[in-house]
Amino acid sequence: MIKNDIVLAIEKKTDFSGAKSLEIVEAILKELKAALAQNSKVEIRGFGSFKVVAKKTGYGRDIRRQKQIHITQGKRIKFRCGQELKSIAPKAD
Amino acid sequence: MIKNDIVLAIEKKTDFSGAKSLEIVEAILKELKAALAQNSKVEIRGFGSFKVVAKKTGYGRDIRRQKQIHITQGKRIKFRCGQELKSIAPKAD
DNA sequence: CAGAACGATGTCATTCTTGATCATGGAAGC
DNA sequence: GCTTCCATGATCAAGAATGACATCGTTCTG
Repeated sequence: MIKNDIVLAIEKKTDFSGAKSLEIVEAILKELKAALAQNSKVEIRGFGSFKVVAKKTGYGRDIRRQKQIHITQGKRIKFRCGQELKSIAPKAD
Repeated sequence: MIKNDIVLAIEKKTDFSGAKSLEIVEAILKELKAALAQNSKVEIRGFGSFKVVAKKTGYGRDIRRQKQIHITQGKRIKFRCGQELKSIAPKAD
């Protein structure tokens, strides 16, 4: 599924045009990004929650040179799925 | 940020009522859950991608009993943030 | 179509994972 | 709008799994 699929889904659910659906999706994404940018945790009950955590993984690895790279800066956005999302994932392949 | 914040954001961006905005948000969430339920990978360029991976961590740990718990069933929904999301998270707090 | 982001690989360190419980807060009901 | 209900979060511990950088190919986006 890509962004366009979500847009199409909104089109089907509502009676909006594809353009309008698209701007709605982008608006939501913008809101999410803005929220995460200010270190806010995004929590949607029944779906999941995004949380920005400081990345302490101060060790990268350059496979081409087999050398370690020191990294300490950066953050990571963790997404934890809620109970309803745990319910899905039917067959473990 | 909670679900209501997203709903309010749609209200501001569009001219829909809060109820309509809410159903749009829920429709999107439903689509995402449905996509993940069928093992589909959800990829949103510039935001991030959800991927359903089989959980191989067949060992949990009950600290209260100091005993290992065998788990093999289950899946996990991994979210990897895209480049635009990496750009955010300004100060590492 | 063109451009740019995304995925995977490899090694090693770091983080995550499960599980149950208490408290907090999101969500829904009145 | 306020209150209630129930999901969510943190924790401890040990083991397993993932992440990160760099590059190329592929796919998504406009």
